[in-house]
Amino acid sequence: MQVSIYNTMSRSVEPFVPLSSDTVGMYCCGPTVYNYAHIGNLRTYIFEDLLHRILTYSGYDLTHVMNITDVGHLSDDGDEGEDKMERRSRESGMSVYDIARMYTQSFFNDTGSLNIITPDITCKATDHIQEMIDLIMRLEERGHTYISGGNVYFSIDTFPQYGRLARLKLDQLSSGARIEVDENKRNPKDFVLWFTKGKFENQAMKWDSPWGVGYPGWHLECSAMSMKYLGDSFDIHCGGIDHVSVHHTNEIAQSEAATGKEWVKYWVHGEFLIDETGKMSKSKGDFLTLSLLIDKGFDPLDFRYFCLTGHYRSQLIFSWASLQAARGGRINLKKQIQAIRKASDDIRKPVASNEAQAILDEFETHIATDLHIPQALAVLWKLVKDKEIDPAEKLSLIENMDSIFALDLLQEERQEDDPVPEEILALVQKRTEAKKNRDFTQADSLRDEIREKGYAVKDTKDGVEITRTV
RNA sequence: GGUGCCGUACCCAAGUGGUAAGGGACAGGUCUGCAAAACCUCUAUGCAUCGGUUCGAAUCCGAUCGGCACCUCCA
Repeated sequence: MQVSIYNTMSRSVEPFVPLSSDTVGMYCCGPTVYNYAHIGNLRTYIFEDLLHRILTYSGYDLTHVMNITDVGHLSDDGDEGEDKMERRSRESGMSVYDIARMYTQSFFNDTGSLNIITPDITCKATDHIQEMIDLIMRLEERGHTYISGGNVYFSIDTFPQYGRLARLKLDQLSSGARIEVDENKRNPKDFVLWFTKGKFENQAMKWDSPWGVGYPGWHLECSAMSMKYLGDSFDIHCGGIDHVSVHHTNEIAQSEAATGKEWVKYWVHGEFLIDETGKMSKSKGDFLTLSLLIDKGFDPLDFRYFCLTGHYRSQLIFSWASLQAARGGRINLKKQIQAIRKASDDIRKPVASNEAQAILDEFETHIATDLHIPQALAVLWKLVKDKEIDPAEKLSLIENMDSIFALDLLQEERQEDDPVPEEILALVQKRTEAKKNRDFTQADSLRDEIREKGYAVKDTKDGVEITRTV
């Protein structure tokens, strides 16, 4: 199975050819743990999970690395603002380390319930300060840095290819159009590698360094940690589309300036999930979390299914109605699959028929071609509805496909554990009596009464079925 | 101001030169005392608008209108 993927560097879909024949290294920008992840963040991790699964499915020995940013994020004003972790700490009264621990835990709860495979290596920025300092020293030796106003800066004028990924036209950028330019910078696009400015006297996170006590610049951690775990050059670097112009641009500059080698072969970026008002942003205040979806009665996999219906390089518009539609689709899909299990006595047979093989080929072509998941999902529906293929063969195909979709397609849907209250049972009993006496007016009014109390009654061959509606 | 992306049915959405995937919703049918469930069937001569290229355009080119993103921290 030949995988192809869109490379932001070339702005085209390229055949995936690993640097080394037997292993693939993939680094994904992880969460900043000063707050809950919103569902826009989670869309990106779902996309990366799909890529992870497709590479594994294709037989590659994958090493997937993700960072946890628990330090050094500035809230605004370029390199001037307050650290987000610090602010959160001040607001909540918790220590910065407790904040990080709490939101890291919450992040993995979310990704776990979305069936996102935890990366092989997850690494915290605060555990890799020494690696970052070492990287700055390498840059210093090669003449890419300067010290000004107490901070160590990277000088982009020493790196002629600066901005290649984002195709920046440096002379036409209006730096400072929206923010104040840091007067310590020689070039407005220079960025901080190490802060020592005693701006925040009570800064909780600070470390000793050859340039004084301080803390690292934001971009540094990804360069230092990815190279530690994956080497000076590796295959894939993922992240959100917003990282192209600043974060990844700066990462490339400092990494390649330090090693003199090409750092990453394939740059893969996921588009945003937006709502009617546009981009989701934590800084807007209120934002949508997975817990909120769950509180509203959705299954986390409803959201995963929703993400699967759009291509990762297109913006996806979130609304409650769309999520409801995804929920309906996912539940119907599972119902159909349950029927297939029944029809085959839950026995699986390997793909043998031409029809089944054709479906499998179609599926693999779609997933291998720049993550065409929506088409792959359509193939699954085609399989489920097919009238020719042996149900036992279908089951093994579904199981195979679910290794990518990860929608728990072969598991029973969770049942409500709450017992039906006595009051409802009594009403249902009364209705059954009324029906027996062919008093349908009475039976129907009882059904209405039960519905008003939040339960639906269904008459089936095997008796009455009661389900909760609220 | 600079740069890029997008506009497909009631909603979400795939499709990037060969005659519009898929899901949800809606409607009709079978079944049922009636419902529900299940099953079956149906829903864009049309892809923002206008013009152009082509045997052929949702797909390529140009213009216009509308939306979004990036150039600040951000998935």
